[in-house]
Amino acid sequence: MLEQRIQKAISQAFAELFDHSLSETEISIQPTRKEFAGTYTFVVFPFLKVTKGKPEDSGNQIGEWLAKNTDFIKGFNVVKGFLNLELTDVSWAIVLQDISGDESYGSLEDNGQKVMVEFSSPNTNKPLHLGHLRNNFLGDSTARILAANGYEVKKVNLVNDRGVHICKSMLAYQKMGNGETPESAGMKGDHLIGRYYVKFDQMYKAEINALVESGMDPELAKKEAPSILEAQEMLQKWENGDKETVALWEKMNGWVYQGFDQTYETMGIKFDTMYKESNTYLLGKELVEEGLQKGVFFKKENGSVWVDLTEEGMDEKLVLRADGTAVYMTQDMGTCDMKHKNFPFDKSVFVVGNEQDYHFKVLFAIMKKLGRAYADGLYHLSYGMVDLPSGKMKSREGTVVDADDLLQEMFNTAEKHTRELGKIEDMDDSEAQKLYKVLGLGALKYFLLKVDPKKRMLFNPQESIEFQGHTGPFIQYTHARISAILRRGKSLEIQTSFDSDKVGELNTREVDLIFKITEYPKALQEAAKEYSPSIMAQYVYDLAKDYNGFYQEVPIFNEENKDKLAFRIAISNMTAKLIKEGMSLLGIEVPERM
RNA sequence: GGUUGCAUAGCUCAACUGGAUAGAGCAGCUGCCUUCUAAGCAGCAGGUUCGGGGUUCGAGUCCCUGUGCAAUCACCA
Repeated sequence: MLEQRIQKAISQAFAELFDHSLSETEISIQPTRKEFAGTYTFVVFPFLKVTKGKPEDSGNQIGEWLAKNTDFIKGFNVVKGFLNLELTDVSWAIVLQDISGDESYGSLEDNGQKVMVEFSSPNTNKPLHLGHLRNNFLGDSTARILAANGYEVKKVNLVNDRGVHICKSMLAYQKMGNGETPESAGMKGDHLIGRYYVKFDQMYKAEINALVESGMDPELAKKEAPSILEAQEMLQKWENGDKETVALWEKMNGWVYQGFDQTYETMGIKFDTMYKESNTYLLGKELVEEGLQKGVFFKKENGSVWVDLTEEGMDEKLVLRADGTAVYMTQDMGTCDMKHKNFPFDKSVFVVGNEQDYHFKVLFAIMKKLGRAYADGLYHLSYGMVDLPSGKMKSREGTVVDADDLLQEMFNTAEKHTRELGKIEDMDDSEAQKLYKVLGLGALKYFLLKVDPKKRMLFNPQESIEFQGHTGPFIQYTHARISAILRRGKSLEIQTSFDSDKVGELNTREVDLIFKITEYPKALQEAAKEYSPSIMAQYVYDLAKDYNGFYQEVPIFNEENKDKLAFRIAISNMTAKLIKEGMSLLGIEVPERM
């Protein structure tokens, strides 16, 4: 748009002034710092070899050429080697007009590529906690951002529903459950099972202590405690299809799924496909065979199978145990193939914490060695841990922040703030309840998504329930505010189209806002390229901030010029649309009133 | 110990990928609601970008080095 036109013009300027051809992509244009006049800045330093002049002189030369030979440059100034360009008011009005007329502004056309996004991936032995929330929100938002960039997206959840850790809670329930059910306990199924997982741990710890006191080595005690042996035995039974064990497993997992479904529903998160590890854990053994045949893997004396990745700068890694059973890596290799078979993706994203960086590095290297063409499209969206002010979350020390509790707290806080402000007293109850959810969830999602995924972050409970400043509700508020303007504009039957030649001189707030609006597609593409919802989060905040500045300084309905009035309504309308769209990419709804 | 990542205002985070005097929010202080929603706006104050070298017109950003923190290095997942 404007930026491309400037690049093109500068390229022409170089051709005419310096007899030098510059491709438009070489010419980088950046936003002008706000202490200088102008919107776009061209840095001339890199081209002094070509211009053969001083930075100031070259800048002036180019500026003068642009002012003379284009119709959209109002003025320019050169500070050191920075050429700051001011565009005419009319060109801004035309830009807004074009964008407003473009129904699909902001979303990109189908690019014909498929991408799979795997996230959430909970264990069925405890409820979701704060760490899962960051994972879920990131995965969901990334999927939405990729879809808006033209990908066909499939969201999948690979549930870890089997293994020794699952048997632990089963065992504890078998011993101490007394037929308790979620109904009888008045508790969500996932929380009930989580309780038995804790009970197992207590029992296990007590046994270890007893063994150590009777003189056993602590390390040995951990392996010899009766309950861990029983759990392992139970896993054997499960793998052999023992009816009673499988029935118990199905019953308890069923409860957990019901609990999870409720939490996902509350969070507004859906999946296209649910994979269960109980169906995938045997996958990958054929790949081990394939790897041996291709000479990618090798067998050690005891029969275990390994891959040598020293050439890739990594170690040797086990891919199959000596007893022929699968390890995590075996399974993940198989899952890659299965996913690609089910949905022939160009990219496959794994939203998994950064403690598994090495695992995925190895996995991707193996898939490449096995000659999988899709291996280059595998991407580990590695995110940092969420810390509490008290330090790391530890389930054993009870410092874990439970997802359901936190969500409920957010809803309560939203209700409290809203009641205090007393702006929606005429709203009916179900509508009000809906609003509290939208605000509470918006605050929480925004809080977790505004930080660069790669970085570890601190979750401060006091700050998370703050609804002012750089928060979701601030942005939601801006949307509600604009909605009020648009409602009034509609009731006054203000015309919606304007003549760009007649809007006259613009306020800098208006220029800033339109400029920001033109930056939306860039933010959207950047967010997809970096797999980073935080880029979108930051953009929407900046947009809302700019609108509030405009709102404060420019009274909309006091305007007598009909075209300018329509122009301001159009700015408002466009801003609201992009706030709504941008927030929806974060999985956050925006209200019409609040 | 090896590997990987991180270190920016009192606190939580940005900084368009090497550009100008490093920006926001929170916390603190000042103003602004008889005119479109004050969950807002405007202003003040707050910085040796962990230390030390280097690369160049220019470094928070790239390279080397030291320090501190985290993750990982299982025939666990």
